[in-house]
Amino acid sequence: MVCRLSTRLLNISIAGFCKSRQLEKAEAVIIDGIRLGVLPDVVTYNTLIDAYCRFVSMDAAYTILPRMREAGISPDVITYNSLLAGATRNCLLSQSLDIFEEMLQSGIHPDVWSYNTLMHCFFKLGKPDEAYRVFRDIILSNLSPCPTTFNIMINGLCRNGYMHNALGLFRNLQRYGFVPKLETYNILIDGLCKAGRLGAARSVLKELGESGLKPNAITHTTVMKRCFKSRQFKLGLEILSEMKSEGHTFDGFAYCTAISALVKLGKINEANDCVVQMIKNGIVLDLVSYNTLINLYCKEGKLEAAFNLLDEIEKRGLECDRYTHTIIIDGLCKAGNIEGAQQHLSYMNTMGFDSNLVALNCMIDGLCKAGQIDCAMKLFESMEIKDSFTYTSLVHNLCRARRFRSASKLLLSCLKGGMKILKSTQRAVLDGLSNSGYTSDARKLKSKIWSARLLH
DNA sequence: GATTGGAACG
Repeated sequence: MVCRLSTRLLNISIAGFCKSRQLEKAEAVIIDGIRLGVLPDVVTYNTLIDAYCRFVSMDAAYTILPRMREAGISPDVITYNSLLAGATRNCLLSQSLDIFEEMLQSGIHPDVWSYNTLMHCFFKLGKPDEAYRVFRDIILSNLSPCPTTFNIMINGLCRNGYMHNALGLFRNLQRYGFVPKLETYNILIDGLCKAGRLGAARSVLKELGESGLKPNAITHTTVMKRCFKSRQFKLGLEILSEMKSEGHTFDGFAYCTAISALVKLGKINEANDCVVQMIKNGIVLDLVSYNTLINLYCKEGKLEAAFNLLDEIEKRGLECDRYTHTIIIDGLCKAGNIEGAQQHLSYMNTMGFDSNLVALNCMIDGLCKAGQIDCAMKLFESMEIKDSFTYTSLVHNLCRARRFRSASKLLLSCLKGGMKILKSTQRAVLDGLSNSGYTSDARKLKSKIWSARLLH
């Protein structure tokens, strides 16, 4: 009895250190415990596995398994659920499916948490049908679905373009007496916002208020972002000041939403004020926050400050992602440092981001603006995937360089690929051809544009 | 002892 009680205390202490990311201290507590004769149990190891998944890596989490076995403790359903959640959270989705398979083969029965996570994994993989099959299995089996099951389902439907079904499920559930929590409302509001249905989002927001729940920072951030996106800047700024005056928790998400919106509005001073407040409020910067700040510094031409933050990212043990690289490449291009941008591009490629379409588009645009259209064309030809930004940038700049026949060729392959291109850019190609004497080419292009439109 | 919701690039 004494020993079991001590193990419980040991686990509480370990959970505390794990929660605050102090894994070395958690490990030290285990060693001290063993020295005093207090042995870790399955809870101890599960807590550790969860923390390693969250804060270190999946590989680190896997190293706990042999340690457990050495101590004579078998993994249980929670062990597997933690690994499953870790892999899914880190988007290692095929690994998630393997873990689920391994769980079945070890004779451990998955519970509703396992199925919830599996469902989430299928949604992340863009396989809503498979996710729905899991959902149906949960309903039809003896496992009873929990509120999280419904939240994951509604969120997954929203993210996979099934807004209508998400809303339908929500209404059906309400009919059966399901009382939505704030999370559910936030999921729906975000889905509606991302689908561009600001009006519907507002009425769900109203429903939220009427249900007696109070919107939180997540709700406000979601709506604020949508306002900025649909160019309702005044309303967005109002929500921002409302959040401040009503004393809502202003967290990293809210600050980053506001800062990047202000940068896009060209309100650089206000954006910097926000940065000062964010730092003052003790927000610990994560990669997204660094990217947001680097973008701000690039937009105001403070490349040195941007590169200082790049160093800080490394010092903190974080890794730059495709956003960081794109922001830097675009920043260097806009500052007229094409050589630097090209250097960073090859560095990005060595880091495994060689199919970063947005960064390549920035580079193409930068090369064109610097008058190196042939370089841009070469890069274009080496690209496996192109989108309408790639084409628009090149066609536009080919026109400016009066190379209308090349522009015409690219314009056509763009439209044939089913991609849109600005009407004004199309006009520039047609006018350019006619005005420089290629009247029949212009006519042919015009009819080809028509037929391409008919086909798509 | 654990699963779900909001932020960043052209």
